[in-house]
Amino acid sequence: MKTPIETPAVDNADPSPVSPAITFYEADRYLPEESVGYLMRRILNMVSSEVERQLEPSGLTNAQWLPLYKLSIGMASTVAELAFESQVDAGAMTRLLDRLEAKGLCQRVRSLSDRRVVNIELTEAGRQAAAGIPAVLCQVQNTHLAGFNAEEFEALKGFLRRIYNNAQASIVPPISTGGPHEA
Amino acid sequence: MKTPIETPAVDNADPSPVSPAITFYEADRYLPEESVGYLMRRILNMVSSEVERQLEPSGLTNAQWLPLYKLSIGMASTVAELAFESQVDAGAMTRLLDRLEAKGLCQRVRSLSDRRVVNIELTEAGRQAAAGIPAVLCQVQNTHLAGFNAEEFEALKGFLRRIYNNAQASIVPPISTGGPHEA
DNA sequence: GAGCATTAATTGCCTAAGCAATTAATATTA
DNA sequence: TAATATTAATTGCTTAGGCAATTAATGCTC
Repeated sequence: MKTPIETPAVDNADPSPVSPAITFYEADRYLPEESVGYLMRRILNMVSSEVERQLEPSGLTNAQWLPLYKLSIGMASTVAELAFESQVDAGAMTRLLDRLEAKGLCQRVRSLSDRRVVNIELTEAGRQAAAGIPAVLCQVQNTHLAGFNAEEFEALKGFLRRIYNNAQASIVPPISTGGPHEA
Repeated sequence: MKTPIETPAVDNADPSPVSPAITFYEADRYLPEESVGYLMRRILNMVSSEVERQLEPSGLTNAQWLPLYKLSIGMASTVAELAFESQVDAGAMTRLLDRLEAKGLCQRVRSLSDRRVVNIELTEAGRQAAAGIPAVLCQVQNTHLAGFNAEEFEALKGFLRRIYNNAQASIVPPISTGGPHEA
């Protein structure tokens, strides 16, 4: 059924920015549970729930520790910044902050210089909760990397960075500066 | 204020099942964006949204393609089996199936032999949608592995499997056969 | 400076996952 | 067989994310 025309408008048919020399997976003999993606998903699920379990005393969920941490190290202070840093929609961040505020971990303060902006400030409880985050992240990751030596660790990070770069390269930019067509 | 008693019931203080010889991450110099966990999360997000984008014509979301695929290859046919195979709560699966059924991709059929059980059957549209899944998964993963040679690919999978095994080893079994106490 | 565009945050509507309780059917056991 | 336990699926409640409007404030431009 495969016509010689291969996927019209999308970037599928691109001559590829990084030439996929080897075809690792083929549709007719594909087993998801053996794939890299499947493994990574399983790992992340287990890591996430372990982090959440260890953070439970501080009342932080898996979605909440990252913005709280970013606040604590001064990497973000507004809703938009937190949303960007946490790779999350601004609407989702608004509601997440509602919950953090309800727990007494932070509070909203309208900016005086630009009254559209809401600055988020940690409470004392928020600072204390945030202080415990790095230790948990380190402990969990070290545990999961048990048995790795330094070279293997570096090799793994190198592989992941290459995949990450491939992923970024294959993204179709949503707002292309060149195309005046899409409304 | 830290008493010499270090974390009473949890496994934090365990002498560790797999001896973490090297400490890769330390709390006082931890940068999340350089960590393995962060990289994996970013990668999975991008991979997932790319898969969802390519599956869009068939109307399948990122949460839906796995159960539909499992159905199509006969690896699961009941709600419980689908939930288990998809690593998801049974309640979540019930509602996910509501949505798949609403899209006309599957239908519920009460089992005659055991009337508690609901068998899920693919419709013709469901079969067609499922048929396209492996190709998308393969294409996306191959693209993200562009530039890898066979040895690197195997090394990566080996690393991931080791992390996966570490994760499983560090899980506290929820229903321990030894404890007759929790109701 | 008035009108228009942009920006920040919020809100509504959807999909989605976890947990706990509930209901119905089947198994077990006394 | 009658009482009890277990199992399968569902439903309510919560957290959570994406997308599209909406509102309010600020910038830009004529």
